[in-house]
Amino acid sequence: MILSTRGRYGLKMMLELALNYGKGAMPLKDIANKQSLSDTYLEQLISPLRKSGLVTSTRGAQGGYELAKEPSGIKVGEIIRILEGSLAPAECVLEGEPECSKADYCATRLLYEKITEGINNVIDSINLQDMVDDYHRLNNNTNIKRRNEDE
Amino acid sequence: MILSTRGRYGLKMMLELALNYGKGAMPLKDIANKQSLSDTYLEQLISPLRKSGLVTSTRGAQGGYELAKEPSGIKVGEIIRILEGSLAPAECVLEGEPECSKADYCATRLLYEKITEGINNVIDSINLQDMVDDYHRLNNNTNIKRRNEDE
DNA sequence: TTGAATTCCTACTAATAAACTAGGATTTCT
DNA sequence: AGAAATCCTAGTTTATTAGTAGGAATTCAA
Repeated sequence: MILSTRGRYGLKMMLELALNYGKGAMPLKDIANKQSLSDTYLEQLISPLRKSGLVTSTRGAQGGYELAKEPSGIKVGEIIRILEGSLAPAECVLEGEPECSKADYCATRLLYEKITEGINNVIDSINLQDMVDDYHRLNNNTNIKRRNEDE
Repeated sequence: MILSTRGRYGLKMMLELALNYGKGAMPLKDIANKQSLSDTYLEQLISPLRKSGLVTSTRGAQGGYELAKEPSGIKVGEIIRILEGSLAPAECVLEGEPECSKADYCATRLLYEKITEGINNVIDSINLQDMVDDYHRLNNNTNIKRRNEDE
C-alpha cells in the first residue's frame, strides 16, 4: 500500500472541499461524518494542508475550511506530497538528498528515477477539478438510491 | 518511501545475480558482502524469490543461488511484487479485493487505478537485462572519466 | 455578553509493521 | 569428517502509523 491513511483520507477531504467549492466554509466535523472518519484525526491532516496554502480556515462558530483556490489549480500530487512526503522509491532519489557515492554507476538508482517519474506523471497531471468531474460523471451513471447514500 | 528494504535489497540481489548469470551459483554471503548487507536478512528475502521460481538454489558447499532464467525474462515488477506485495495505493484497487460498495461512484478509486497503472507501466517494462545494460553503460562512463554521452 | 461551535496546538498512546538477529537442522562438496 | 552452504522458525528491537485526549483561542448569534 503506497498511500497511508494520511494521503487517502486527505484526498477524500480535499475532494469533499472541492465539491463544496464556492459554497462557503465547511466544518471539519461535516467532512468527517460524511466519510465516517475521526474528526480529531482529520484535524491533524488538514493542518499541513492549510499551512501549505491549499485550504483556508475560518475559526469560530459557522467557521470551517474551504479550498484556497479553484479545484483546477490544485494537483493531486501536491496533496499527496504534503501529507505523505515524496513518493520516491528510495532515499537516493529524494530531492535535497546528497547523491550517494555510487550514484553514477548505480543501475538501481536509474530504475528508481524512472519509477518516480512514472508516478509523478500521473499525480501531477490530475487536479481536483478532474476528480470532481469524475465524481459527477460516475454519479449520473448510478441509480438514485445509491447517490443519496453519499449526500 | 514506497519501497522498503525488502524491495530495495531484493532488487540489488537480483541485479547481482543477473551480473553473475551464466557463471554458476553465487553464495548469498558473497552478495551480502558486495552490498554490505546482512546475509541473514537477505536469506529471508531470497526465500520467496526462490519459491516463486525466479531463482534456483544449490545447497551445500560450493552451492549458492542463480537466476532461474535469462535476465531478460525477469521483470523488475515481478521482483517487487513478490517482496513488497502489490504497489497499489489503496486496498480497493488490490486484485482479489472485493469492490467496495461505493466503487462505481468513487472518484478516488479512479485516481488510484490511474496511479497503479502508471507504476505498473514502468516496473513491468524494465527487466533485469535492462538493468545489467545500464550497469555496464554507467560503469564505462565512470571509469573513463569525462567521456560523456558517447557509446 | 454569554454560550455554543469551531479551529488550533501539543502531547500522549496503542497497534502494527519493518528490519533485523539467533539458532539450529539439512544438504553437499572435498 | 568437516566445512560451506541453504533452509526454516521464531524471537527482538525499533520505527511508523493511526489514532486519542485535553485544552486554549476565536467567532458567531441569541
